[in-house]
Amino acid sequence: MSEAESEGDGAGVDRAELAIADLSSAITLLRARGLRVSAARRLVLEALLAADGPMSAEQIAEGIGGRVPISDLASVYRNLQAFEDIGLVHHVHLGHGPGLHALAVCGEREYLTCERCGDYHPVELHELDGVRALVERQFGYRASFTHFPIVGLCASCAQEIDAQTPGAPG
Amino acid sequence: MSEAESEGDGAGVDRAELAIADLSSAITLLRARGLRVSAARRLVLEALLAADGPMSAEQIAEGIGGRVPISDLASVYRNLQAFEDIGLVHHVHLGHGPGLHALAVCGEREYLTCERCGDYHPVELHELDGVRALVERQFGYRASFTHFPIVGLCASCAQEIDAQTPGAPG
DNA sequence: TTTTTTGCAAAACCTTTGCAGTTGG
DNA sequence: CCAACTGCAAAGGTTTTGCAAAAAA
Repeated sequence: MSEAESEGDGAGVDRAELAIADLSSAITLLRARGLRVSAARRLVLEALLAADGPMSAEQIAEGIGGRVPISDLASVYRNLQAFEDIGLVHHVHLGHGPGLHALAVCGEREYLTCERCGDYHPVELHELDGVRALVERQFGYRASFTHFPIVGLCASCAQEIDAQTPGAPG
Repeated sequence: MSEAESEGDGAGVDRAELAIADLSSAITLLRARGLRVSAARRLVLEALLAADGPMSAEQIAEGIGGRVPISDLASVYRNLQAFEDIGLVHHVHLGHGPGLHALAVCGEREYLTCERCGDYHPVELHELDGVRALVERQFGYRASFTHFPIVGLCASCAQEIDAQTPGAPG
């Protein structure tokens, strides 16, 4: 990946409403919304908490890093949906593969992806406030880049393409 | 849909390299690239030319407006892929449904979609140049909104939500 | 005990692929 | 004539759904 990965394990949270950065806070939220706390759900949450980026349902179901499969794929999908319904989780589409899921509120990111090298670059929400303001001023849309990323050429790929192309670069 | 649909049937084209706004130009391009001109391909092109927006492969295969099915779905997909390979067609993902295809070069658009009402709003490429410049200055990315749209709340949905919410609107 | 949640299996959905027959150049 | 293209059928990958058994409250 790229830079922009400075805070390690949730040390710099400032805008989170509830700061759901640990299992027990997430579980409290589940109970508050009338959802039961099953082993499968706990394991999904643990996987998301341990991950350093958004995960596919399959990655979650298989368990990261060679753990035993933690629950059935269908149940993972059902639980991710339930978690999205209460705002605990959200998902992003970074290309043509499966959707990728992450805990919301704490650690929510927006994304830029490179259509050439496939790399993606997560940024903090406020980093796109300028872009958001411009879009709103121009079109009246209140944009969010949490579900679909900003797709384009990253700096190094753009440079490589400019080097290959005889015409005008910028 | 919304506004921004001012030019009816290709009357205001100015930046197209080849102006592929009619069947014969498209067919000329096919021949130039060594592709054969079959009945199925002609019908796909006709459907795209007749459409007032990007179409799903299924819509193309079934024929718009109650026409008889114009060709097999698999062939439509194969042809759309072939057309993309030569730059005649491109596709956009406006949500969770199937990809939507449109003729490129003449009439290429970028999109803003509303995550609440599902409406989408096509804009001319140059209308997003300001946003593109800002993104490039800030992140070094050369962004394009032709494949994934800018997702957000459209003006009227944002207004409705502000009206319902007791807190600060914006 | 009652309702929710699970695992398994099957299906739905969008898209791609294999193959033998047809067609365009 | 030969290579490219077609329709059909089958499979691919991702996500959803039905249902009886299991588990949470």
